[in-house]
Amino acid sequence: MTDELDDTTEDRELLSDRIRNALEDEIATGKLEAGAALDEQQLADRFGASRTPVREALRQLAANGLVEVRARRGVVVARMTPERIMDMFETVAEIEAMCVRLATYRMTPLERSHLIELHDSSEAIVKKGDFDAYDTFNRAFHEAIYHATHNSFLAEQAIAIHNRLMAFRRAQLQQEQRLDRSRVEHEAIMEAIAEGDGELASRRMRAHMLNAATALRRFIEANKLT
Amino acid sequence: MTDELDDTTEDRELLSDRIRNALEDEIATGKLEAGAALDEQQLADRFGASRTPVREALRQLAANGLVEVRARRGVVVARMTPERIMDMFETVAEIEAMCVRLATYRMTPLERSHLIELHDSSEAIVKKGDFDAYDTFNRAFHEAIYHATHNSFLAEQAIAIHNRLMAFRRAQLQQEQRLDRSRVEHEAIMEAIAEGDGELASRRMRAHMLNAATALRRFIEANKLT
DNA sequence: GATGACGAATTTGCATGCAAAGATGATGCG
DNA sequence: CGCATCATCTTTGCATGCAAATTCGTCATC
Repeated sequence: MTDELDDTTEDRELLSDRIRNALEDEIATGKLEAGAALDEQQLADRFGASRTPVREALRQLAANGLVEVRARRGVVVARMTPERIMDMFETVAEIEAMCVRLATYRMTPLERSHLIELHDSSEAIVKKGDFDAYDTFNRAFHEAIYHATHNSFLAEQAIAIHNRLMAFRRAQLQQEQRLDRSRVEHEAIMEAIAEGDGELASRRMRAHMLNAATALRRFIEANKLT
Repeated sequence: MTDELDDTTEDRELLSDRIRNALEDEIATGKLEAGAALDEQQLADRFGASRTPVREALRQLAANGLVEVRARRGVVVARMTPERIMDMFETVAEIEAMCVRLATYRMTPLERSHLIELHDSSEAIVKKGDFDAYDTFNRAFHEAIYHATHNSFLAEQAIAIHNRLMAFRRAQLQQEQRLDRSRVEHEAIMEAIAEGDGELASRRMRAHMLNAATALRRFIEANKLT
């Protein structure tokens, strides 16, 4: 079936952007797995478009590091070595730590109460063991912190990198217990924020992220997936 | 004159990549100033190509935030507000601080001696007051630190963000005295690295970068350039 | 003189076409 | 049976063409 994009909506958005978003999503969620070849004509057919907007979308994804263009030899979903994934996790951990430190010192009372509310809402999700809901919450939680840095450039960078790791995060979160531990770690971070101790919040955030990375590494080694 | 790209070289590289690199460079060095409209046909003529590779290049630049595509209304060089530039500087300062902390703990003796050598070489440059040479040195100095983190993903991110600020950094470095002060600050960072005190190196690096930002702000306010 | 409407001229977004590079696979040779 | 070679097929990279959207200039109106 062609034209799988929702073409009932006003097509104000550029076709190349819609294709980019769709591919971004499929890569992030793992629907398109690492190393998969992305044939231009095939994608064009699938989206009911010509190769031109598909190519533009692929170039944009390449600029963001989600796919790899091998000149004249096609485009593949960026293949990540375990080392690279760990490097990315460490980078995210450091950036998140940086963000929460800045956020602790700069957030407004309104932002603080919003974050508390968000955190409180996660209790029910953990109880239900709803992985998808927790994933959504987790994203909102971290983005709330990014924005509380009151540095929009930093927030954008953090979101971009966070997104690139999303595929792996989801796999990792499905591990048993991890949901529960994640919430406990969030709790500790919240306490540090409440006390206004940015350095402590920062260290706890780094530990939180590195715990997630460790959980993921175990998952990778157990399942032998890259 | 058309075809200003060097077409004597093997054209192994994609045309769209060559155009992207050329534009990237012109934006970074300020040759193309913020807000300038980028006409596709005009660029195509200038590079002796058709609009297709130009469009692909522009899309890639957009994905990196260097230009802004306004759907159906053309592409302009990303216009930066003074706030945004300061946000970028703060982000770079924090990332550099992070890098130097990690690098202090992880660099090999070889990397350390390379960095020392590099730093020593800057003395003569400062004495001559050679801004361009200092700019080149400065870039090498910071990149050496990025790589010494032994985290290639982080290094790539740092370089990418660093590059986006280059245009402004150059303007800032041309202020009197700044060259000298920059070297003194590097000296202090080197000392902390030599002592193996990553936290201290980190704080000094952050201060170093924020000093540069402050110098730039004064420059912007004095010259009313955005 | 400012403002708004309308038509021409650009300019963008996308489709299509074509040449060249790379992948594929059959054939011949060791 | 393995491997190199060559012809064929596929896919990419870029040019060109066309329709739709936007901008610009002109004119009429207030």
